[in-house]
Amino acid sequence: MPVATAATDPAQLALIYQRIRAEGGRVTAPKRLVIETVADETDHLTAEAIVARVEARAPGVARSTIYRVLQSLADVGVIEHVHNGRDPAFYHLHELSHAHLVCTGCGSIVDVDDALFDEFRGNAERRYGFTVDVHHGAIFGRCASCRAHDS
Amino acid sequence: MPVATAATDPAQLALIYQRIRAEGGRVTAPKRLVIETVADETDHLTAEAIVARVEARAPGVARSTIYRVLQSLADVGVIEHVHNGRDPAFYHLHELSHAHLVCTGCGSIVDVDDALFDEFRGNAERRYGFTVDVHHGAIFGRCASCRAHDS
DNA sequence: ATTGCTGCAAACCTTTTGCAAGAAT
DNA sequence: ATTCTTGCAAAAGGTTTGCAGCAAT
Repeated sequence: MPVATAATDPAQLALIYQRIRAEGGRVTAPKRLVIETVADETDHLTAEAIVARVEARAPGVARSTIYRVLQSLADVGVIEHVHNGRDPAFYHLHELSHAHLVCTGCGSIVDVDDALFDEFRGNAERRYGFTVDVHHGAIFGRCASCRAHDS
Repeated sequence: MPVATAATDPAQLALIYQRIRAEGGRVTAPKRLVIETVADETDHLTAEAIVARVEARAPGVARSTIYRVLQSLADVGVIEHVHNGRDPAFYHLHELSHAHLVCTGCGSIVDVDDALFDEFRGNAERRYGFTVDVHHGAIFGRCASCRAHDS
C-alpha cells in the first residue's frame, strides 16, 4: 500500500511551498506535481518513474523540466536523492529521509533505522574527522534471500 | 608518491594472469595494460582515467575494449569497482580492497579500515539478514576541512 | 515589470553493443 | 582449430543545456 505520509496533508504542502518561496523560488505547476508525486507514492522513485507519474497526472510536462525541478527542490532541501550506484538515483521527501541497504543480487531495498549506524558514525568522526551522511548513498550487500540462492 | 603495491611485483602479476586463465580468459595486451595501470597508480582511478593512462602507455587501445576488460577483470575477481554516486565508478585491484568515505563537499576520498564497520555489519546481519559489503559503494559525508568552511 | 521557470530540441557523457577481423590458447 | 578479444562505429541510457517565450511574484 502507498505509505500515507504527513506530506500529503495540505498544511504540510503549504509549508513546503513556503520553503521554496523563502529561497527565492516560485511555486509552479510542475513543482506541485513533482512534490505531490513524491509525497504520495511509496519512496524509491527514480527520476524516470517520477516523469511517468507526473505524465499520468498531468500530461505535457517536459522531461527536462522534471529533472530541473528535482534539482531545484533538492537545492532547497525539500527532497533528497539517494545514489545506489547501479540504477539511477531515486528521490524522496526530505522528511522521509532514511538509510538504504541495496541488494547487489536482486536490487531490493531495505529501509534501515539510523540507530544502526550510531557507532560507525562516531568512529568515523573520531578517527577521520568525517561526518558521515548515511542517507546520501545506499549501502550495498546481499539480502538473505539472494544469499540463500548462492551456491 | 605512487603507492608501491605488491601487485607491481612480477610474481603477483603472474598470479593474476593465472587467475584469468583459470577462469577461461585470455591474457591479452589490453588486459596487461589495464592491470599494470591499476596496480601502479594510486587507486581511485575512474574508467576514463584508466583509458587515458593506457593510451599514454600504449596508444591504440579502443575505449570500448577498456570497458570490456574492466568488466571481465571484475568478473574474474582481479579488480573491483566502487560506486561513489556522484562521479563515475572507480577501480582498483582486488587485493587493495577497502572502504571509502567520499566528501560531498570537495570530493576527497578517505580510505578507511574495515574494522570501523564491524558493529554496523553485525547489526545489519542480525536485524535484516543483510550481509553488507562496505567496499562496493562509497559512504558519503563531509570531511573536516569542508565542515570548517561551512558557515 | 522582473526574472525565475518551462517546453522543445539538441547535446553530453559514460557505458554498452553488433560485427567482422585478429589473436591467445 | 577454437573461441575469446579486439577495434571501429554506432547506439543507448540517463541527465544537462541553450534558447526564446511564459508565468509567478
